[in-house]
Amino acid sequence: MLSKKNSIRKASIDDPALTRQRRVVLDVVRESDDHLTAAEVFERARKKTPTISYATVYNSLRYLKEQGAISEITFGNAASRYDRETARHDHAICTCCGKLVDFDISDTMELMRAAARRSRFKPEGIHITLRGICPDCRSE
Amino acid sequence: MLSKKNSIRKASIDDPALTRQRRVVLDVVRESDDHLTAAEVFERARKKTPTISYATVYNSLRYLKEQGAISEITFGNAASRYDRETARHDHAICTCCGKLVDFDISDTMELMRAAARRSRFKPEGIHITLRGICPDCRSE
DNA sequence: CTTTAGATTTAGAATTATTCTAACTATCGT
DNA sequence: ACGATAGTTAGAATAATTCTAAATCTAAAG
Repeated sequence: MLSKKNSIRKASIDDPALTRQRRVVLDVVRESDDHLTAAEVFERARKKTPTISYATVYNSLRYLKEQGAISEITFGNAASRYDRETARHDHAICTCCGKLVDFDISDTMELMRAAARRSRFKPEGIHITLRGICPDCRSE
Repeated sequence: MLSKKNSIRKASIDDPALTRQRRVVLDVVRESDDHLTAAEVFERARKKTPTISYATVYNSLRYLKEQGAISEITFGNAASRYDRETARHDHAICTCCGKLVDFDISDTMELMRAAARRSRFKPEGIHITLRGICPDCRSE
């Protein structure tokens, strides 16, 4: 288990490259239950560090993603969203309201092998996207 | 089986809404083996109809997608690509060169049900994305 | 054959998301 | 403290896509 606070994979809390700005961006992503856009991260980061710039938010998000501390979700032509969950997982998107939720299909090894066989790619990762109607939209 | 030429799902060849420009855009997408961007479709459509505008290409692509005559693939933050294949299928993307290829996992019903169960969505469709190294990049 | 209404196309402006640039600042090792 | 390196800033630039308003086409009605 990771310690609850401040553990990120490669850049540890002691890594000098984890600057104040990057730390703030990381905290913002971690503090949110859902998947924020860069614009939302910028807004919230500004509350903590009013001088932070948009470019730094983007740079930090890229840096943190490369370090494996956060992950990026792109969907359709919409703005990227950033996710504190870095373990492999899947996404469902509501065709009615656009809501994006995480779920996890366990045991994707066989599926990945099947996909690799059919595409002739050397497999590195697999991701499942479900489109459908979310519970909220269904009950309206 | 669909007849080989000119069958699109809702807008048939006799549909007055399938204008000359839309027909040209449809032909361009159909004539390509791979997945063209809007810019590439525009370039090729211009060869057939030099006065066609960028906006019309986008409008036509949207229209044809809504009619179910073509499909749109979005991947990462890259430009959308358009695909003549409209049946359910999956995509593999090369993490080395970016190449995008189609493949098909048959029998996705059980997977879709499992995804629906875990996400609590009413399922409508499922899509699998494999990331990996394509045969060309592997042999270099 | 005109008129009209509605839909489509056009060219270019506008918008949105993201990246780039160049100057400035902070930090680290010596 | 000094210079090197890396990071931050503000704003410009870029890329993809959509919007706008005027012009054009089409089909139907008179």
